[in-house]
Amino acid sequence: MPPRLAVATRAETAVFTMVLVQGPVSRVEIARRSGLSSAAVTKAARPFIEAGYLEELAATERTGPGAGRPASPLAIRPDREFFTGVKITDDELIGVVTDLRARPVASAHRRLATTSAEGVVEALAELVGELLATDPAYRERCHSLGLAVSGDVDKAHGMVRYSPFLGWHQVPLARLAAEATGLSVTVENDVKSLTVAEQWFGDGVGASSFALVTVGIGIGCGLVVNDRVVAGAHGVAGEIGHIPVGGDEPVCHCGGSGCVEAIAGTAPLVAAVRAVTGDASMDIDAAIDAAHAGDQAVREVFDRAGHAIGLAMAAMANLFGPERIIVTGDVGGLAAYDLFEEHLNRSFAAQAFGAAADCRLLLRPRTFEQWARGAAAVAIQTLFT
Amino acid sequence: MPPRLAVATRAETAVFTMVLVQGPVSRVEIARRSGLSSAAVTKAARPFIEAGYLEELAATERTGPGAGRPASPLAIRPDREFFTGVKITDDELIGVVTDLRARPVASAHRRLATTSAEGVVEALAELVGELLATDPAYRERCHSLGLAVSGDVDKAHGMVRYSPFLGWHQVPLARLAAEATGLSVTVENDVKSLTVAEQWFGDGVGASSFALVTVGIGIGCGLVVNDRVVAGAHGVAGEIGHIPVGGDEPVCHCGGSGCVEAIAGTAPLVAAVRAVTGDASMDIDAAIDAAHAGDQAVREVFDRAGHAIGLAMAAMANLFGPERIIVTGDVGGLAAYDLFEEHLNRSFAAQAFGAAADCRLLLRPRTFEQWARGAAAVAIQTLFT
DNA sequence: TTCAATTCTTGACGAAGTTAATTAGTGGTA
DNA sequence: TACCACTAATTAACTTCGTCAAGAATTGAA
Repeated sequence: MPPRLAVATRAETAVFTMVLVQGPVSRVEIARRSGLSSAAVTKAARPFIEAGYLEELAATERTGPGAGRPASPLAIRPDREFFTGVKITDDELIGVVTDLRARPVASAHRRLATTSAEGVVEALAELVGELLATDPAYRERCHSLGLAVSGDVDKAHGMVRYSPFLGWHQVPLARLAAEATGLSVTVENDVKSLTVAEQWFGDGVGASSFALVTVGIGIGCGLVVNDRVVAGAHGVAGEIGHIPVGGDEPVCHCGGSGCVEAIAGTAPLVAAVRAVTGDASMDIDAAIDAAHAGDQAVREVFDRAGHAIGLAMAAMANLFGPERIIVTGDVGGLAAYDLFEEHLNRSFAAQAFGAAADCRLLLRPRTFEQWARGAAAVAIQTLFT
Repeated sequence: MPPRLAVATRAETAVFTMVLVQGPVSRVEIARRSGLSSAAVTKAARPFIEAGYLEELAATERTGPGAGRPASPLAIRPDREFFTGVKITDDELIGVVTDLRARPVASAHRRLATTSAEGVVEALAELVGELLATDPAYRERCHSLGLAVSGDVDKAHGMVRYSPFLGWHQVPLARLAAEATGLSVTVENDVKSLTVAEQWFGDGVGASSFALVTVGIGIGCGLVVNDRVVAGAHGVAGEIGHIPVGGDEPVCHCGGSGCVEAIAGTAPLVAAVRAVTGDASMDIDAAIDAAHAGDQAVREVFDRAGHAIGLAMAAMANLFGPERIIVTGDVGGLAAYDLFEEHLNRSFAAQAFGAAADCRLLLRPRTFEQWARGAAAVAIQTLFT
């Protein structure tokens, strides 16, 4: 096994990431798209081929109408290196091992008995050990661990500044996890991680600006503008859930009023359904079932939620003008999406200003594992930029 | 007069823009801030000094506690080159000549008899001629003209794609204006131009992300994220005026409902004042006077407007977490700002999520001339990046 | 006056990428 | 079949940009 490799020069970054993200591409095509000379592409690609990260495919497609030497496209060798990603919630760790393309090849869960930093790191080390034990290749060729945490994360210093769900303040998570696992660790906010996964390996590929909206317990949003994830000067960004689209009516836990999340978040949604049905035992699944069964009053609750989300997305699109918006939901939100869809689309279209309405809406169910995959994607992106 | 100069290398851009934007700086300081070696700074600065764009100041400040060779800071020579900027409205051209630091040194207006592209360009040429005739130095050392137009502008191609106020579609304004004036012309959206002026020469200096909110006939917004102005994939961005903060109530001319602009824009504001006073002859100035005179019903109209603007600004801050927000108003809006201020600040603080509320709000009155200055700033930025 | 401290300059060097020429591999055609 | 036109990839010489390390400049303090 030749030694590991990381990108060094600008050309290397451009060539490697282009092959990684845009699939097999010939050298000339890379040169065209990146603006580099084809000589530079040849030089930059060589070390990656020698180290086993890239390979030449046999020429497949016809070059053109006439003739010419056929291209031998460069392709990634996905199993050259593996990455571990873990999403940390307040009661569970969800972990995956992925290949270079961030495709999961192994996964495991672990319930948390405690949310103390020490306890979580200990469980994390066990989970990572278990994951890497799945296959000798993982242990041999996995050197990076990505962690996704909700809340305010300082990625550069690997610190969790503040995580309400975990009750953490200023936890040096990257250092702790590195000591416990022996891997190089990156820590990032969970929504941003998912956004990075879309940017490089999902539906954000090719867009220099897009937004990812997550519908679930809360309503979140990751933004990519000018090819970069928006971080927020004070650690806050993407809080689409607290756009006030409801007027003065529902007061939100954030202290504001009319927040989308206070209308379309899981808790307020369930509360509203309980109110209209008079059934205080209902949970989100029961609410969804009732709506699917045709209960008109319950449907109207979901309609209002879809309306609120659509308005917030329009507000966001009016501000940034993203090329695309990817809408994802976790377990509850996903099952309910068909209930939101109609009013969401309609309200978005009505409120989007002019050409902002041209922005494509993509519905993409994402499982919990995808959040862990996002963490791995951050580790990959960190290594190759 | 030595020949004109433009930046070529990365180091030249870094050095020149740092001196231009951050005021007099010593070479070591530039090296520290930019990450370049001090040798590179010396080399990059030389051609600018020789061409008369930069000069060495006598060492002024003490270097440190001990001793050492005193620094000779580099400073811009603002009158080495001049720039013309013109804001084009539907009934008037407002033009300025500025120095390298975008400070106006001459200004002139010209009313428009027509909004046809030919007519406007003709008037523009006359206005530019008049401005440059003010001083022989302007004609000799002004080679760039910046134009600011409201609407959808394709800066790269110098095209006005669509400007509702002017009724223009696909007007190749840069080419027309270049032919008519003999200057190199840049065309940019008016709000973005003002944003660029703040970014390099105003209250945005030093912030890698900030927002500029313009309160006036409409409510507009320019965004800078990661040191770059947000353009919008479909030409739409910064439409803060069409964030729906008012619930379903006021229908907006855009087709949406609850838009800030439908509450706090000049026209709806005047309409609301007329409704509460029963005086159909009132204009915006009369409304402001009535509020200042203590008319409670009128004050409440302004309160509601301030509330709406504050909510929209909070929504924007929640989404991208700017370091600062600069609030500006034109003639009407400026005079009315004290009427908005209290409710604007209060609603912003209430709705801003967590640390997003840490974002500084700066109130900055801006005259119409400042819009023209923005156009010049775009010309400057284009030349030196 | 000598030294320490700091800024700035200089010239050799090195890294990264370009240009231009060359080699490689294909289809069409005389 | 030999050759040609065409496109892809490689190679080698060269350019450019910036760094490094040494030294010159200029001050305050011992």
